[in-house]
Amino acid sequence: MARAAAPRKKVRDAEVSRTRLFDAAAEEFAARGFDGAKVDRIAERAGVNKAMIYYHFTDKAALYRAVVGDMFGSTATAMQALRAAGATPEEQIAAFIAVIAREGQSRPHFPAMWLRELADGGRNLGQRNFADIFGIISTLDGILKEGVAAGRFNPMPVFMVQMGIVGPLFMFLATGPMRERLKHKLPIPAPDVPPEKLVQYVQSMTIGALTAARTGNAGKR
Amino acid sequence: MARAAAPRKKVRDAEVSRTRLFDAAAEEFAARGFDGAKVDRIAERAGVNKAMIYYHFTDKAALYRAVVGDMFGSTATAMQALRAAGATPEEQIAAFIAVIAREGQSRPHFPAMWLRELADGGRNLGQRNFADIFGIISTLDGILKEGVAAGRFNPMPVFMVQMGIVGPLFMFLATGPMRERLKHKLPIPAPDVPPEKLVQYVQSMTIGALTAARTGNAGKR
DNA sequence: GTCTATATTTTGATAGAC
DNA sequence: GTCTATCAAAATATAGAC
Repeated sequence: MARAAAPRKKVRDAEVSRTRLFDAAAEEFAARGFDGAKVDRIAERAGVNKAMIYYHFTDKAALYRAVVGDMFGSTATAMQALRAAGATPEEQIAAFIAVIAREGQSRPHFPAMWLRELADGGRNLGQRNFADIFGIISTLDGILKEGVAAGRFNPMPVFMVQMGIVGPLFMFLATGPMRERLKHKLPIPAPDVPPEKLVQYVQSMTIGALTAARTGNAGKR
Repeated sequence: MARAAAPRKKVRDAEVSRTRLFDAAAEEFAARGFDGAKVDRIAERAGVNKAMIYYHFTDKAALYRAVVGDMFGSTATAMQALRAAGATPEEQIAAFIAVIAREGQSRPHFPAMWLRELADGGRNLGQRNFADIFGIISTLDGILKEGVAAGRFNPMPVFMVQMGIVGPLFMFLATGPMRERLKHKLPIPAPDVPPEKLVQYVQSMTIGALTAARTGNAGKR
């Protein structure tokens, strides 16, 4: 599979250029948002000529969609293996949270881009993206319903629970660089938080709220 | 205090123009972000001539800072009245959450702008803003320490707890318009969530995680 | 596939009349 | 204080050579 020997000059391999552009774009979009991201800067970060963006991806918007599509597609796919039979609702919720966290960590641009996309009201999302997102929400919805049916969870609106999971997870992950940068000038010590600890906290929060004794209903079950 | 009678032509009153610009800017910045916001659109929304932006506020960046400063300043101020003596740590946490939620609701642009600012790594924030933010975090830190000292809370990193509060609250509030827009094309019903219910959920989540039985420590106290 | 040079559009900002 | 007209600086996108 070796390429023609002695590649002259700047023959680099399209695959490499495309990947480098994609990665650079993900970073840039995450750090600056769609409008703040500059095509020139993406090319520079990638070490690839600017014109290549238009060659490999139609334009800036298409490049953005490629990055977003990858994020949601990957997460939606990861969700499919989740509803394993035999797991308790609590275990399923914990697994759901772990998957989201894992996706957010494996794609460092994911958290920040998602914060922005939410603030944007999903203006840049396409049908496909919404389908993926709905798939994720539906997975959570199924788990919640199962928990309620089993008498273990309080009934709660899915979106609220979803925001209760993604909010802490992605806000914390997205602000990692910022906290690092501000570490020295803080009024209070900010210990490093290992990812597992964050995940545990969110699991504990979520399950705690879902199983808390209902007001006026305490100690019922 | 009445103004000179019969104001001719477009004499409108500087105060009014300034306020209209401020409000329009807040909306625009929240919906599009700093780079996505266009000066022309702000002026148009405000129904005020574009040049007035530069007359009343130095430039786009200063206008942005004015809006951001107002958000954090107001919240930081509201926090000061919080550490009332006699309240249990749980009650104080609940009050802290209620204040954040109230601020986020009274300024509809706050949640989205804050999501963006976090994704930006605080690039647009000034000393003053950081001071306000640190003040808020310190308030929370004090409550947590008090709870730990009283043997009621598990020790947890402030920032993690803070993100666990602001994340769900602001993500849910910021996506209100989006959820409303998508309501009809959802695969699952999305019931309206009254603000109090959201606040209760976040309170329950947070206190649940802070008071959960420690791993390997269950049932201790 | 890659690069240079350039066209085009958008947009933040200001001068100057009223 | 307000408005019109306009400038200058980005920034996206493409033509065309190699």
